[in-house]
Amino acid sequence: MYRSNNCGELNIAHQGKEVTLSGWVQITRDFGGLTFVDLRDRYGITQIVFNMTTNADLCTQARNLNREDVIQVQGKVVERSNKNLNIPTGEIEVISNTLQILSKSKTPPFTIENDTDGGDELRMQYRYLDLRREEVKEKIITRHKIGAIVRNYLNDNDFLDIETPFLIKSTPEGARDFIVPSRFNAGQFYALPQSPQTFKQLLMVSGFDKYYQIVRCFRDEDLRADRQPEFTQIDCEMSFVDQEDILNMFEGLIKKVFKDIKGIELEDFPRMTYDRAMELYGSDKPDIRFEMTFNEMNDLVQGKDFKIFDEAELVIAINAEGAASYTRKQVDELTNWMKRPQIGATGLIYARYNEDGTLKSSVDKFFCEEDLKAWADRCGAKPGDMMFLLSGKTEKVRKQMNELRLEMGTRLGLRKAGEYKCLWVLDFPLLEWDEDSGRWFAMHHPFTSPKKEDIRSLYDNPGAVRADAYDLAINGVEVGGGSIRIYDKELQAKMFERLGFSDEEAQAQFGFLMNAFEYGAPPHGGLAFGFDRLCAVLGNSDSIRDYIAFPKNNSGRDVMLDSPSAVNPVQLKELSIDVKLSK
RNA sequence: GGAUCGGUAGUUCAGUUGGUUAGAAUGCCGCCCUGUCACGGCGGAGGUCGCGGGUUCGAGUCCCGUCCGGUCCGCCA
Repeated sequence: MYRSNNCGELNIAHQGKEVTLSGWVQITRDFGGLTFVDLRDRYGITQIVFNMTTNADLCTQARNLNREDVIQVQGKVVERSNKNLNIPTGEIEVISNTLQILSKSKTPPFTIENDTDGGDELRMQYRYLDLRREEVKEKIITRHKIGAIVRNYLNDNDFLDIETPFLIKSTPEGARDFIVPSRFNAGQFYALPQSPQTFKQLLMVSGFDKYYQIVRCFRDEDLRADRQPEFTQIDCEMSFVDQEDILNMFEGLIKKVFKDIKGIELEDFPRMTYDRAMELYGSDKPDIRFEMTFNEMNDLVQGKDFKIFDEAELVIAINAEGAASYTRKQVDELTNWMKRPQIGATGLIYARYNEDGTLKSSVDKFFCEEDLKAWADRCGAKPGDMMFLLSGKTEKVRKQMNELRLEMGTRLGLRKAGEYKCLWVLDFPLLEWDEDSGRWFAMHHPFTSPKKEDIRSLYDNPGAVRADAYDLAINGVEVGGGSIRIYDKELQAKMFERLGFSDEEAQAQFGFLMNAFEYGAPPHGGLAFGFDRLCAVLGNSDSIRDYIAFPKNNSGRDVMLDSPSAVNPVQLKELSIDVKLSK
């Protein structure tokens, strides 16, 4: 027997008990005649004591232990003379009368502590050591708990967990596929799924009217702190439902997760159309923990001989409450921040509402105090506030103002960690125009149903067609999205046509789905949550990597495995593949 | 594809207009210590300043290139 108890569960009630413990040496504290060893496992830390006068050999062995050695000890639980109330086991210690080293450890390259001295790269290279650290371990455990809650909720609501294949077919729409060569079929490739989208729709045709899967998805696109090449979705689909049914079902799921994990009872999620979100926030995933919404200013600012505004398609302002104290230097710094190529603003105009009630702007040459007062009324600005204005093409200005709003929200401390605001964004456009290829693309995916009342615009005004598509944003993070699907073969064919597919192409790519729709397809729809993101949002973390046991770096590399890597020429030959790198 | 920040001891970092033998903390090693829990005290070892080239009497420091890592834009149906 390696252990009678774990290292986190013994307390004063176990006094006098003979126990066997196994674990890792967190640290030894050597006093010559007395040595303490902190023994750690997944559950906690228990202090082991070795005494030179009672057992000199054993104590000498204990003094020579290294950090992270794996040992086993046997001894009696006793009450400590000096208690440490900072840890659950701090009232007791184990006086050991054996010491067995199960496995020696080299000195680890960084300290196994919450406040580690290791940098990111090193920790990723030795991820198995990083995972021993309390805060990292807790995140992985939290992920497990969230997954369990999700499964229980969906199981209780009659959802079936059904697996779908990973080796599927490459499709031209959407993200780049990871492709896998087939040995049996020279020159042909499988693709790894970007999501199980078509399979879950086929399962609806099969009659499994509620499906879910916590499933890995793969996208060969550039990475971010919140994007990995392989990531996990909570993928769901339901039959005989409308949008309202789906929103209610999954709002319930998110509420359940927050209640069980954070002890927070979320209020009913507000809803906002995509168009409104763009007008007020310039984003389809606004952070509504704070207001600072956009105010359209065209009517107030145009026709005053200020060329920049006069020529602009849209002029918008936000009001940063309490920011009047911003110095010239701070405003300049903010302006430069907005001018970075990533944001690309050509300038930033401000109007300060001073505490004494006077107004001062960076465009005083064109606007009198009365004008500025009208601005303040429009924006709801009070003395002590600062307004910021941007102008230009609508789409670009909104995007830039979104960045500024979020930045000011952060600087003014309005994006509070521990506060959670969920928002359903509804009625996304069905299609978006792509300049480069000169055609329409599905904003969500080609299986998304247009709104009934908008279908007739599919040809004369495609950009105005709204979809029965919805996203869930929490604190400005898109944690999930979905749609009501097309289940009519004719409409699906029309959709492919609108996207520029010929009948032959549509048949070749998605014939299996359209054929299925000929055999009695139920109305259906669904949604998928980004599981990694959901975990990260719950943990107030910007990076999903923290919640993935073995994540990849910014370049899609696993620095621990040093993958991807070249493969053996014999393997390539079996696959009939010649590798010739082009620049 | 692009922008930007970084790479100096095992580790995290400092390093002045370019100028003596490149420092600190922590970790590591040795000795001492019977109540610590960030134990303490004394001593010690530890460096191709990412790599290549250039400017200079002299480069960790300036310039060019390159590799690696972080963040972001494009991209992510």
